[in-house]
Amino acid sequence: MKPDLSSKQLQLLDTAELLFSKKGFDGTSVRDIAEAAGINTAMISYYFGSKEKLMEEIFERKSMNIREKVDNLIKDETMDPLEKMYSLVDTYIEGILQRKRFHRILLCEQIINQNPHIIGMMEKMKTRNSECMNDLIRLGQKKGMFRKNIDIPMLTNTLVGTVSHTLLTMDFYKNYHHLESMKEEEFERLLKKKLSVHIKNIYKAILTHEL
Amino acid sequence: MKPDLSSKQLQLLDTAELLFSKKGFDGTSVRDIAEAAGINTAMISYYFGSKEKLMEEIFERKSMNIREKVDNLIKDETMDPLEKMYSLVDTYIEGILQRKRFHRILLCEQIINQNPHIIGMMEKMKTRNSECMNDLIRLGQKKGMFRKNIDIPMLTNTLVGTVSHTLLTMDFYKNYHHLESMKEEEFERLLKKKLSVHIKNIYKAILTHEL
DNA sequence: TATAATTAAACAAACGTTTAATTAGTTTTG
DNA sequence: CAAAACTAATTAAACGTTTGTTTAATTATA
Repeated sequence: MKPDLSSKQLQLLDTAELLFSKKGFDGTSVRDIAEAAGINTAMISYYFGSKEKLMEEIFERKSMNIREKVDNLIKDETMDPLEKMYSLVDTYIEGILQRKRFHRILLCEQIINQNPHIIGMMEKMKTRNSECMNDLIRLGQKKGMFRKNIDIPMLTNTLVGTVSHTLLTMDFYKNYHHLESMKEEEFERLLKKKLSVHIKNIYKAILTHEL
Repeated sequence: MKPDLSSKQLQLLDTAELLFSKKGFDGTSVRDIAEAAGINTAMISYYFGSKEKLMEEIFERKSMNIREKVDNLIKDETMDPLEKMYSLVDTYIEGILQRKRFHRILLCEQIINQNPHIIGMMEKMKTRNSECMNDLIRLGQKKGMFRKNIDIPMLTNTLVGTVSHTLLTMDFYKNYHHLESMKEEEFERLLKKKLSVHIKNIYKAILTHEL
């Protein structure tokens, strides 16, 4: 386990995350970060070694791991498979919207990042997500509650893609539907609810209905 | 109408698109582009005015417009509303996969771009997509074939998001399912087919089924 | 008094763009 | 038709900034 970070280090990480999510990694200079954080530029190299490693630290700290959650769901005997899937959907939505800034960074870096360490972390995340979805759906199929012919990767893409694209276009959505006056917190609750209902509908239909 | 571009200009645009889609706008230097295109660096400013305007030109040329297609679909009296929606879904999938590199750029720029001209083009695209989806679904509702309570923005997000996320993770998918030996062309056909079937299933369920 | 934190300054490299000179291509003119 | 004049294309070099990182000196903490 790494030693805890000082408040200045956390401040730098947080500021960097904010700026990366707005202007991208290459569009943000270490001077931008340091100035916004009110900390001397040299401290970034001093604390993290380099701008690259600062980014890696953000990934280490903000990457989502749903494995444990899914393991508990699988064990749970009070919920049926569809309820378990609903719970995963909500966990995922909640997790992404709680990490809005990081997830925006992730979306960009999936395309442009060349850092092997970060690529490795992203691959791991995708593999884990795929396996979790597999495990939960196989369970429902074994219990006879889910259909047999399910394209699990595509269904996963629909969950991740729908949430990601909602995150990506939420400002547009707000303006387009004239919700500028709505408080940020309330607007986010609205989106979460809409995502939750919508994706659960899809999952129920694809997993259990005759098509 | 703008005058046609010379072959060198087209060569620069194409090379720039390729590099932007791999390393991002800020991660690609004009020297990178010029070298990869085998053209002198100064020609970029000479032809396009600036790196920014080169990007704008890419957007002008590669942005997708489905408005005309949807207008024709609405007029068409040989298809029922669901068939029309199926046609739109396939058009969209085809359009994105035909513009893979540009769409990857678009995904990044939605997050990090600050250029008002490009922001304007992206807003326009989103507005048009929203309206097209609206028109087509309202038509189906008027004809009594689609359910009344449909969250159209979310359903749009599912189409765009699923296709985008499939595009974003297609390399991972290929490795994860050990399809490395499959030819690029064949692999793409496979993805297109899977996307088409999957999203049409979702649309049919959400638009026409009782939930 | 030793170790850690912080600073302003300096570093070389890379950035987008401009310049001024040269080459290529076209048009005008005797 | 050929020479001259003119415009467009192309080049290498230079421009002034900005980049990430390092240095060496200073301040704070233990």
